[in-house]
Amino acid sequence: MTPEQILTDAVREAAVAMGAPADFQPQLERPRDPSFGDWASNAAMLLARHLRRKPLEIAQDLVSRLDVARAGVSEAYVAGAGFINFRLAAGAEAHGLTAVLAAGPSYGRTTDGGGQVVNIEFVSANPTGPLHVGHGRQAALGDAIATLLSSTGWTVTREFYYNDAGVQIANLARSVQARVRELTTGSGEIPEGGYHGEYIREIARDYVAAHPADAAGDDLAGIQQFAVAALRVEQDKDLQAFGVKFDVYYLESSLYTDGKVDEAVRLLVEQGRTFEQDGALWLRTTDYGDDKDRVMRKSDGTYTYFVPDVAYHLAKWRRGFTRAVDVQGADHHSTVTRVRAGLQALGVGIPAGYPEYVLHQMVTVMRAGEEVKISKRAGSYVTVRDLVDEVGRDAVRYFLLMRKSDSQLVFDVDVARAQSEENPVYYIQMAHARVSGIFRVGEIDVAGITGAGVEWSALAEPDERELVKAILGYPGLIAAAARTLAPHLVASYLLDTARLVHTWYHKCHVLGEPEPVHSARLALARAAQVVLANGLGILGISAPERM
RNA sequence: GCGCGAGUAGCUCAGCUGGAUAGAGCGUCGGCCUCCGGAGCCGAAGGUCGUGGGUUCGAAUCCCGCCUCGCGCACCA
Repeated sequence: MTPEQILTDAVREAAVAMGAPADFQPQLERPRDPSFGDWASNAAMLLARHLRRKPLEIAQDLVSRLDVARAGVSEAYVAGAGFINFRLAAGAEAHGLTAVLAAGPSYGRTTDGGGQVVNIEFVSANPTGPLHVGHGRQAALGDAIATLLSSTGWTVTREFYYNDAGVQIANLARSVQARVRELTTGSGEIPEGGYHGEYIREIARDYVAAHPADAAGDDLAGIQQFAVAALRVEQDKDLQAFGVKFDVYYLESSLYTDGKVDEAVRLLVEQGRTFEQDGALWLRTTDYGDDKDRVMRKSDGTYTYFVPDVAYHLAKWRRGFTRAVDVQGADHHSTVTRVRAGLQALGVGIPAGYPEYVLHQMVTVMRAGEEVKISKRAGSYVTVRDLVDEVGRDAVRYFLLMRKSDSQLVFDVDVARAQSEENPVYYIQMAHARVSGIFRVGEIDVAGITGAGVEWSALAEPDERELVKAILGYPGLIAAAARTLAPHLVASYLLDTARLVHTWYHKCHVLGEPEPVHSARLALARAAQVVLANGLGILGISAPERM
C-alpha cells in the first residue's frame, strides 16, 4: 500500500470512531505549498456539519486518534481552518519509484478501458484544399486523445471522414474547370462560392497535362474525380508531415453509393419522426432537445448535410463502435444536437450522448503582427505544412495542445519562430536531454537501474522530494486527462515537471556523489526520464537524448 | 434576440469532483558558468480572478443577473 492509501484508511477509521458515517471516504490531497506537508486531509471540514462541531476541534480530535506511524508519518498536525497535514519520513514515498523503474515505457499505462473499442474521428476535412492550422489543432488533439485512450486500456481506431460529396465538392470541380478553361481558352471565371486559391490553378495545370483530350474542360465529373484525388494526396502529405496516421479513411460518397443514406432516411420515416411540409422532409429534432425541427430533404430533392452525418454515425455504431469521439471545430457546434437527435430517432438503441464531441475554438494565425485571415475560398491561409516547416513538428504539436480546446488560440508564427529557443517544448525536451546526459556521461545503462538496494531516504533534499511527488502523480494525471479528453493537462504537467527536473539537476549532483546518494539519485534521474519521455509520447512529441 | 465558449499578472494562458498566502511561460529588473549541458538556475517587481448578488466553515471554481469578446443560429457544409 502507498502512504496515501494507508493515511486514507487511518483517517477514515478515526473519523468513524468519532461518529462519522460508516461509508465516509476522506480524500487526501497534495498541499499546494510544500511547507504544509506531503499530504493533507480536509476531513474535519467535511465532517463539521454532520458532527455539529467546529472543524478545528474535529481535526484535533482526529489527530489524537490517528494511528499513522505505520505510514511513515513523521508529523501530523492541524493547520489553517482545520486541515490535517502529514509530513512523511524521508524515503517513505520515494520507495514508489521502483514501480516507475520496473514499468519504464509503460509507466502510466492502465487497463481502465478494459479493451473496449472507441472510434476517434478527427480532421475530417473536405478535400477542397490543403490542411490549415485549424485542422492542425484537430490533428494534434485527436491524435493525442487517441493515444491517451489507447494508453488507458481502450482499443482505439483513428478515423478520417472524407466529405467528398455535396455542394462544396461541386464548387471545387467547377472552380478547377474554370481554371482549366482559363488556361486553354484564356477566359474562365471562378463561380459563385468557388475556390480562389493558387492550388486550384496547379490542379488545373496537372489536369490538362494528364487529360489533353479534355482541354475544353467539359468533363466535369472527370475534373471532380481528378481534383479530389489530387487534394487527398496533398492532405496525406500534410498529415505525414505532422506525423499523424489514420486507421480508417471513410468516404462520405460511399454512404450514397451503398444506399446507407437512403436507409437512414427510411428508418427515420418508419419511426414516425418525420413530416412533410413546404415540399421538404423534416425531422422532429425538437423531440430531442433541439430548438426547432430541421429539414432533412430539401425541396430540390437533395439532403441537407446532417443526414449523411447521421447515416455515417449509424454505420459507425453498426461497425461495433459503442463509443465514438468526434473532434471538430466549435463552428460545427450546431450539428451536435441534430446529429444526436437523428441517431436517437433511428430507434436502434443509440444512446443520447452518442457520439461524444470535443469541440475546439478557433485558431487565429498572426504573422508580421497582423491576423492572417483563414479563407480557403479567398486562398489565404497558413497550412499545417507551412507551420511544420517553419517551427518544427514538435513545437507545432505542443503549441496546439498546450491550451484547453475550449480556449481560442492565437498562433503567432513570428513569435513561435523567433522564440523557438525559449519555447516550452524545448524547455521540456531539454530536461529530458539533461537527465539523459547523466547516463551518457556516466556510461550507465538505464536498463540496470531497478531501484534494488537503493536507500530511498537518501533523497532528502526538498527539491528532489518535490520531483518524486510529481513523478508518482503521473499515472493519476494521465487517467484524468484520458477521462476528460483533455491533452492540455499533460502539456502543463510536463512543463511543471520539467521545471522541477531543471531545479533538481542544478542543485543535486548525481555523478561522483558518495553512496547511498549516488544510487538513489540515479534512480530518480531515470524515473524522471521515464515520465518526461512517456508524457511527450502521449502528445506525439519526440524526447531527444541530446539536443 | 437565442445557444455555446471565453473574460485570472504588461502579454499568452494553467488552476482537477469548492480548500490554506491564486500559479507558470514570455517580457521587465537584479544575481549565478573551476561542477553530470548556462538552450539552464536563483531572486524581485507585477492581481479588487470582467461585474453585482446568492449558496457555506470556506468561492477563480457552484447558482442567478449584467457587461465585453469569439463562434454558431439556412431547404450552406
